[in-house]
Amino acid sequence: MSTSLPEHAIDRLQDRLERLPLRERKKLKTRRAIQDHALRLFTEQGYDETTVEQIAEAAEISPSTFFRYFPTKEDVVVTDEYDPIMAEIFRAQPAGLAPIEALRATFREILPQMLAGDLDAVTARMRLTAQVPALRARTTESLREGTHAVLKEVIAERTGRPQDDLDVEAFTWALLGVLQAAMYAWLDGRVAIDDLTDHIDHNLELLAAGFPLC
Amino acid sequence: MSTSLPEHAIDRLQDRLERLPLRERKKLKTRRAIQDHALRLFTEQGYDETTVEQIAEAAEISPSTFFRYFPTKEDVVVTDEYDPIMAEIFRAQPAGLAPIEALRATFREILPQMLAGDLDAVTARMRLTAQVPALRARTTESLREGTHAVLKEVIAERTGRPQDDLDVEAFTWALLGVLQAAMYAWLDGRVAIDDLTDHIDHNLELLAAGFPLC
DNA sequence: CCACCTTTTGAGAGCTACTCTCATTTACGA
DNA sequence: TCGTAAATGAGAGTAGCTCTCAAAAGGTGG
Repeated sequence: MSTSLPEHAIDRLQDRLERLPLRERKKLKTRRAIQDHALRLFTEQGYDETTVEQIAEAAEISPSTFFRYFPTKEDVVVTDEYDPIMAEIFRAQPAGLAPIEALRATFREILPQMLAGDLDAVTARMRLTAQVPALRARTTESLREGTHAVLKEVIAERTGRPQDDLDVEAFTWALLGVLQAAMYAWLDGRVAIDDLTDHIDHNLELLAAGFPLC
Repeated sequence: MSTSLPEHAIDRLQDRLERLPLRERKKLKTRRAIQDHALRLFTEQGYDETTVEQIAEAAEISPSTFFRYFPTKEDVVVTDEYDPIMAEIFRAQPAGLAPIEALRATFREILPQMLAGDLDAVTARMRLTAQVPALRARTTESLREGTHAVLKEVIAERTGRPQDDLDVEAFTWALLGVLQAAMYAWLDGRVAIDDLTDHIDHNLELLAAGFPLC
């Protein structure tokens, strides 16, 4: 059961959703309503110009309830459910693969899934993240929280070094760096979404080669 | 006057400070007072637990004045004046040097200066930055706009590539990564202050070699 | 030394993100 | 159908941050 590749992890989530108890279904519905109305309002009139009160009114809930679903206003844009999926896909890669190769394969698998879900919402979130500094900073931080630990663990495993090895850590930080470079190039519109996987591939190759730029 | 090495760029700033008109001197004095009292209070009782009002009271100014000197509470910790100095020192390196070698030389020059200035303040700022998520996120964002922009510029110069070259950007992000790795290793006590320069050197070497960890 | 102009400051009102408490309502299980 | 646990709403309160306006302090020409 754990050796099969997670071909459509997102679809599985969707299926599971339907046979949930009423209470849980309502919660998910409310959560989605908040997120949809928030993204619409942010896009229409700007992030800073939209108050939580407005979002609450549009989603027909109270401001109190808003903060029960999203601890901060930023979380409405930043939160995504792809981190555990990515971790799962990463761990499912063949043990023989070098860390960088495993990373490449992971991104080749997960990117199409992300975009197949809800392209409009993904695009809106991307635009906002690129434009609003606070959101950009938070996204970076959450990328780091979600990815850095996994990278450290897997790379320590594959190199046979301890997890707090300083060289491993330097490597994972550099990895995170080139991934962020790719993300920003995408957010700024300098890399098309269709080329993102190739661009990540290219950056990882550069890293492995010690950046021969001259 | 521009070809001589900036042996003690910080000292020059200090000299310049003394023959400033009274108004400017007072401003700098107020600024420093705010920062000193803020860092002390943050260290004593925590960042979130310290209000701007408390800082203002300790520095004997009004809360209004606080926000005239620092646009946000976070800026008291995040703001530094080292980016232009770093750029200057980097540019003064021999043109024949490879980018990584130039960087290593730059850090060998600038680190002693940074630490000679006010070790306690620097350490307090680093600690807070490492511990408080909001500050970490903001520091990353300010690194992106400050240090990263400078690195991009000077490395584009040395490699003869355009500034928005994607490969240059991947490189600078990886550079920032290994520098942050060194910073966190220092903050965690895994690298002594006297070894910091050597550790940065080592990380940069690893980066240049493509991280041969196996 | 005085008068004039500019810059800096303080006081206070106001907005909004966010927290906490408590009473009310709503889904679930027996 | 009733009792329990969870979800919600209302409201008060805190703190970061903005804006305005009048008072104070620094700099300058006579």
